[in-house]
Amino acid sequence: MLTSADTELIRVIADPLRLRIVTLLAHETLCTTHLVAETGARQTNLSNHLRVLREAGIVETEPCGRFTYYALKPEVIEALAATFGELAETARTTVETGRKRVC
Amino acid sequence: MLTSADTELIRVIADPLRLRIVTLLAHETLCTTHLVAETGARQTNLSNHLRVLREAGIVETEPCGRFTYYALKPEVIEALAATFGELAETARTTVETGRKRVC
DNA sequence: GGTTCACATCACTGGTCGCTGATGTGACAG
DNA sequence: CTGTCACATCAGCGACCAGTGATGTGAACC
Repeated sequence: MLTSADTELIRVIADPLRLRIVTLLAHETLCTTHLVAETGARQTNLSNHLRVLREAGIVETEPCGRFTYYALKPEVIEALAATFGELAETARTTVETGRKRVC
Repeated sequence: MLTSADTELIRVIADPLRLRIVTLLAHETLCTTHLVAETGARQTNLSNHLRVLREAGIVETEPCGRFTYYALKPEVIEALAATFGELAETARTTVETGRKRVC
């Protein structure tokens, strides 16, 4: 079942730049410098978005000297995929059985 | 692969009231009156949100006399679930193989 | 035709959010 | 220890958005 917590999680991902970051991190663990180079966004802006992703528990950080590596947490995305999967399945059976509330 | 179109789709769902509507419609096809009763939101507000969902192609309408039935389109949610599934799988292998770009 | 009901659209506004420049901090190099 | 680099934080401003009341529309009932 979807909760309000899921809303917040989805809201965090539902941003062009953040989705871009998430996609990049899904393929490769990167540090901020790389993300600046890849996205072309300002460092401050990226730092703000990374903060949001961190606080939402979507990514985790690993300091390495002056650098900070950002890694995507697969279980969060997996949980999201599962949630939407269940929702899709429910919707599918609703449509196929023509479940409808009368007015 | 995630595109900017997906961003818009996710953004539309990433709203408390709209996610509530989507969840309700996943279980049962309803018309606006039911949604007003279920959510407690104003009719105008709901109509606005339903418009957004309709324009995003997430729901479809079926007029029935004075009433308008709203039904969730399962294929949209399925596509979303599949997209996140692929993303999660990519992230999983990235973490397990320790794929990381050097600074 | 007039009324009521279900629903959509419009126009406005208050609050919020995103981007930015400035600045702080901690780590390495020399 | 001084400068530089990587990154975080802060404060402020402008743009956008969400909710609302007013209003439009079209269908049913009398």
